[in-house]
Amino acid sequence: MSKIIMHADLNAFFATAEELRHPELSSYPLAVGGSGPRSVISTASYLAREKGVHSAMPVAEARRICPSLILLPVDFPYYEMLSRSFFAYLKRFSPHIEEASIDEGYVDLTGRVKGDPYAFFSSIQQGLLKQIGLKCSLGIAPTKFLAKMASDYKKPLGITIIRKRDIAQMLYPLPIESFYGVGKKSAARLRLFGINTIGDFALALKNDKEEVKETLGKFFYTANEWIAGEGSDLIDESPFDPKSIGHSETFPYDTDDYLEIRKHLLSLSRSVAEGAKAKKKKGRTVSLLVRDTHFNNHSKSVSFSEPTDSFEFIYERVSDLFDHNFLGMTVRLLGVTLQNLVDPRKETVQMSFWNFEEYEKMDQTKLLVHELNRKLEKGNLTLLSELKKKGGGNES
DNA sequence: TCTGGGGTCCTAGGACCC
DNA sequence: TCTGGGGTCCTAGGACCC
Repeated sequence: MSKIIMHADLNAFFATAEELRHPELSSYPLAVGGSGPRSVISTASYLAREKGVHSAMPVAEARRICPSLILLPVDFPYYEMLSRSFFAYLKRFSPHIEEASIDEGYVDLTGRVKGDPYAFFSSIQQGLLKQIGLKCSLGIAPTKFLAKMASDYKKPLGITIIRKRDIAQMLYPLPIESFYGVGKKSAARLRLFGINTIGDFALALKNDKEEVKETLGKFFYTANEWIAGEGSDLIDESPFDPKSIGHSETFPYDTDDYLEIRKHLLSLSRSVAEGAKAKKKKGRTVSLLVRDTHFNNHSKSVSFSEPTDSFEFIYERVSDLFDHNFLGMTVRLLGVTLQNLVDPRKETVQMSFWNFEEYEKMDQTKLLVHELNRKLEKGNLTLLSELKKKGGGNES
């Protein structure tokens, strides 16, 4: 039996969030974004979109084409608070929810649609607007991919149902870049093969076109299932568990000033370490991203056996990486990321073999313990006796 | 007009181990 | 003497999404 998956997508979320607390501004074109010389628009209200303002557009250009634009700074904590209300609201209709991002989620409504479907979905949409003040587009379909495509079909305040038998009629005429997962680069390449619409794409997938397979890699097979209506309908209800924690910053002007660069590495490292501590994560890899004057990215990373959330350690690692690889370079952006994250609370499972507090005091032994832990994880339990021989091992 | 910042996932080569 | 193949980890880069 096919499921009923609903994709709910908040319309112009950040901009709407600002209009909610500044109702007097809602009759003006409004956008949320940075204020620096190199900032871009994060979200534009629909009034601003009518003037041509859109996401990722440089603020300078937005101001040029829409001089009356009201630009507000991004207030992430506020949007997160509203986002929590949004998901709490959705949970009233089903406990099976996947939070896909801050402003969109999948809901498994199988067996929960009461009465006339359109009236039912409309009441979900209207309830959100009346109770929280947020506008959303709803897409309803048997798979997550189709539901996502459906919610994109009409904005704002759209309600679109795509059944399997509607795929050709509804999706095939759409331009290739509206296919979720096909971005600018892939779209340009596909157009070279004469693939301009989702319909062209579907045909190429079905015919196993070799050049398309080469262009898309693994995604070829995923896309083939998606467009046939055989994509995943599984809701991932697990809470957000980050796989990396990073911060990056674009300089207002490109610089080769070493002290300036060091200062930024310091503050980025501090932010990353604080982020890791807040999320109770430690990482085994630190990476440095440098964007040069020509907008080319260069990354260098280093891994180590003991996970860290130490600001000093992260700062030393990225400083070394910079000194050894990019000394003298003029940079546009610097980024610091902690990856290979482990949850320190889970890390301590093996520690229960020993009295860990004792080891914390002894640096040398601490390193040994961690090295052994890593080996023990791989199943070589005989190492336990090795540790005892070297002394300091307390069974508990 | 000159292009943010937070992420995820994929690819591909090389090292290393068995 | 010449030469396997699988698995995992590390590293760099790139596409994509919100």
